[in-house]
Amino acid sequence: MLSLTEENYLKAIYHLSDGGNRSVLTNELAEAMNTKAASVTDMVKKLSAKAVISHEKYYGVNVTSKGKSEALMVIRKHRLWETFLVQKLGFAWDEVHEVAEQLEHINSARLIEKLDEFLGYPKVDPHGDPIPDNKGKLKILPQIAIDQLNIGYQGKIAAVKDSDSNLLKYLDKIEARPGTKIKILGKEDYDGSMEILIADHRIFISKEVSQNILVIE
Amino acid sequence: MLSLTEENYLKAIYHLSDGGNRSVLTNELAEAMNTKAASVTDMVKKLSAKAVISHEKYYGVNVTSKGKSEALMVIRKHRLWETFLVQKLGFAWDEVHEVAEQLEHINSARLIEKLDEFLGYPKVDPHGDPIPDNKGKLKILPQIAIDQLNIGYQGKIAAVKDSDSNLLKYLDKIEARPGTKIKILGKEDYDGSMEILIADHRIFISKEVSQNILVIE
DNA sequence: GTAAAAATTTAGATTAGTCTAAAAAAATAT
DNA sequence: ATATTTTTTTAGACTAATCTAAATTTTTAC
Ligand SMILES: [Mn+2]
Ligand SMILES: [Mn+2]
Ligand SMILES: [Mn+2]
Ligand SMILES: [Mn+2]
Repeated sequence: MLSLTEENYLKAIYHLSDGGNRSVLTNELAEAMNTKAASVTDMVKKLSAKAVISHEKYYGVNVTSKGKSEALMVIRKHRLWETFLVQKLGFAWDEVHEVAEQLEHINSARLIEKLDEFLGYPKVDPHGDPIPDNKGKLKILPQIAIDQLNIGYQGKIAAVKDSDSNLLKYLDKIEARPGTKIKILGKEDYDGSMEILIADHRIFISKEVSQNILVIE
Repeated sequence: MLSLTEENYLKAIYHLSDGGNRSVLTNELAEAMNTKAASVTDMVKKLSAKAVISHEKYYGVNVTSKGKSEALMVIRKHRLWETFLVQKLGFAWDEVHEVAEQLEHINSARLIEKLDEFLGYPKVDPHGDPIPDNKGKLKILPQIAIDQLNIGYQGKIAAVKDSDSNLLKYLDKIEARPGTKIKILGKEDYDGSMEILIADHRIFISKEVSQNILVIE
């Protein structure tokens, strides 16, 4: 049984480690959690004692398989709640993250199963991020940001990075949402900006924006 | 801004004081909160400092008007969430309390307004308890338990006491739900047990049960 | 291959919420 | 009107989560 704070640390470790693929250093975790390195060291000891991470002193932490599935449960709850807020309560997709940060810690297996059912077993959240199943399995979709692609590419938006609320507002304005058709019309070598065809209108976007729009493959 | 624990204490004080009509003693609060009197004294100091209660040493606490409206906001959230769980997620009415105890502490004015709208602005929760409005006003319905009434009374169930999950299961089985028609057919002086007509079938109930079924007036 | 710099851990404090044991105040019983 | 009992408060201690400052370890730079 993890405390709310421990769940937040574990989730951050899971994300920073790319789902358990690399170790996470004390300072990056401190930065991500908005705490000090000393606090991280303390918490790392607690999480190690609970066997959700392993810690090699001075060399960072790794999530264990137990930790991975506990992290995925929190992420499952987060994404199901975000889906609920957008689809049922009419929240905009840039308004859901803060609330989901709270709701993800509500402890009731029955609640999450019922919520999942109520939402029709969604596969992805409003930002296109995959929702782990009730066994803690996450289907990782091979995604690539469009700044990596060239003129002529066409496909459908799979997901957008959901880190920043202002970015999400902008993406919504230009209709860059999961499921929307997108085609790369031009690409400026100098600054990486792009001209794209999106939902049947042409617009220019900066490289910064193009790094946040993901397509399949 | 109150912490989760402070909200729980304040809500308990509000309920124990019958909505602010009498003072609450340290020991009853300790009993209700499953803590020790010493812990209550500490918390009472914090809540006094935040001006949601007033405390006269050795003579108990009273909720201030600020405290009353903060308590009502927590109760509003609790009852809206209970309504959501029953009406939208298909929970039984005896399964919602624990989860609502957690959900009532989610902090988002927008969430509660949207939830209220989504539920169609319900006036009462699944147990018939009134839901405070978004201004913190509670419409107190004049209710009376049927053990106080006599043979021949007929009316509709307004609410049931929601304290015990097993009681709720039993009430559900005999169809004693808010809105159901009820008539008192007989009453035994010896033990206070009753024969009632409920949803068109006759049953016998003990005095203990009759004290938990409320009608208007 | 040392010395300086950077990262990490430890030491010692602080705050919220809790406890037990002891002291103080109020209620009650003779 | 005292003495006893009950209730409440205070004193001192504990855990979780945090901090600052100091010590330690690793990394980097010459
Ligand atoms: Mn998301
Ligand atoms: Mn309840
Ligand atoms: Mn609560
Ligand atoms: Mn209720």
